Amino acid sequence: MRQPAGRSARRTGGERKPREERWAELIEVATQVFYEKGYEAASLQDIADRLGMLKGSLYYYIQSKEDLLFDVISAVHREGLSVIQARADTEGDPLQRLENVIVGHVEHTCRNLVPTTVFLHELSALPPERRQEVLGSEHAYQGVFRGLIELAQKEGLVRADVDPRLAALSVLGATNWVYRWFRPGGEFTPEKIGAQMAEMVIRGIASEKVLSARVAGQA
Amino acid sequence: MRQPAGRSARRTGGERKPREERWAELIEVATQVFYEKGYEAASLQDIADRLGMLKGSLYYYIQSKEDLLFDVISAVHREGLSVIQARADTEGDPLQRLENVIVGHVEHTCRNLVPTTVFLHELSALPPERRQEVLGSEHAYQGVFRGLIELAQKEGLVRADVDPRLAALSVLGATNWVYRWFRPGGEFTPEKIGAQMAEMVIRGIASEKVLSARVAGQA
DNA sequence: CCTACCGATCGGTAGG
DNA sequence: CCTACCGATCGGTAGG
Repeated sequence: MRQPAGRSARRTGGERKPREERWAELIEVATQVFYEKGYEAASLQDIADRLGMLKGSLYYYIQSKEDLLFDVISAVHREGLSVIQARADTEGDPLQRLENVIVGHVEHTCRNLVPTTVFLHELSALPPERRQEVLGSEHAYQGVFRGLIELAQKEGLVRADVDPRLAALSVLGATNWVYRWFRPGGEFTPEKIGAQMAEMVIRGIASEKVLSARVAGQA
Repeated sequence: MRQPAGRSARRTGGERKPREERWAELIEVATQVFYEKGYEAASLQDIADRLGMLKGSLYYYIQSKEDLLFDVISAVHREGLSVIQARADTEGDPLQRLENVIVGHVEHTCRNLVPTTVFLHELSALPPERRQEVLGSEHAYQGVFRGLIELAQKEGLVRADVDPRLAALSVLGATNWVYRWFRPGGEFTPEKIGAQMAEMVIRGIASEKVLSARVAGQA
């Protein structure tokens, strides 16, 4: 995040790692510890122990425990957002793109279960300003879903009585909730979950026009 | 929970309340404090202060901080479950009952936002055995949704390619997520949220048969 | 002055 | 319920 330029001094043990590598390890370990214990219950001692470092030495890398949480959360949010934005910008009608976004979001969640869990569960542990800094004042994530639904509605692909914001929040709920029950190697693969959720959602909001076209297309 | 018979010692202020009443106040205050700060970040000192009591005196009522969390969580879970079970057992076809359950669940969540938030957010702070004690080994909550979907599927009201467990988890996700964004007095009423979510879900999983009957019924 | 930490301890607070 | 505390550990910082 900030630390000084790595002007390597005399090395003592020979095992000293470059600061960028060590920083990456720190973030990885912090993510894991926050996942296992929750942010508040996790101690810097836990993290330092796993790194083979003394607790106080963490302050060479950070200024506060909160810095670690912020970093974990903003990284996974940034990645997830870029995944769904890329899929939202593909070709196809807005409903096809929404389907694509849902699948991508679910698969990203399943494949990044640990950091995603920290993001979704510990976001509330950040002070409001930093929380907003992560999410963006426009709620970028929610906006991608809502934007596609609004577009689809204007094109007559979504029923007129659907509220796009409420629909977006429903979709986000169903898909985000996956972090609470998905287990790798379990009954459901990320692909299966993504596909069924997308299907449910599209059918749930689609206009008659779209539905009859679907039936015709499948028959 | 267990505490000794109210052997009133010397009364100083003359304002001593009966222990049951005081217990209810304690649970209410604890719920609020856990809601505001999160369970781990909340201290017994916070709770004692709001009750006008010393921290150590809380141990006249409880044996551990965890007891308070367990009580808050199991109470709201029990109430919510009874709401949806009652609605699941009404008359009508399974799909109509599912709709009824969804509406009831959403409305209960919105009207009990504080304890529900503690339940959904802090369940993971309970040790596994007590967590299981609350949820039941059969996952009673999820089971109500899944059971109705399975029944509806057997009657041909739900598409054959829908996995009832995945569908139940999707519905629970969309509806539970409400605790993250619902604000009393905001744009959406509990009724509106419940109604639209139920509509989306039913259309999302219903068979062609049901959908064409719906269209005919509304026309 | 710097890097890369260490050993020790700060003021407070946790559950009990 | 209060008074008077405990063992330990919390996040964070000191000088070297």
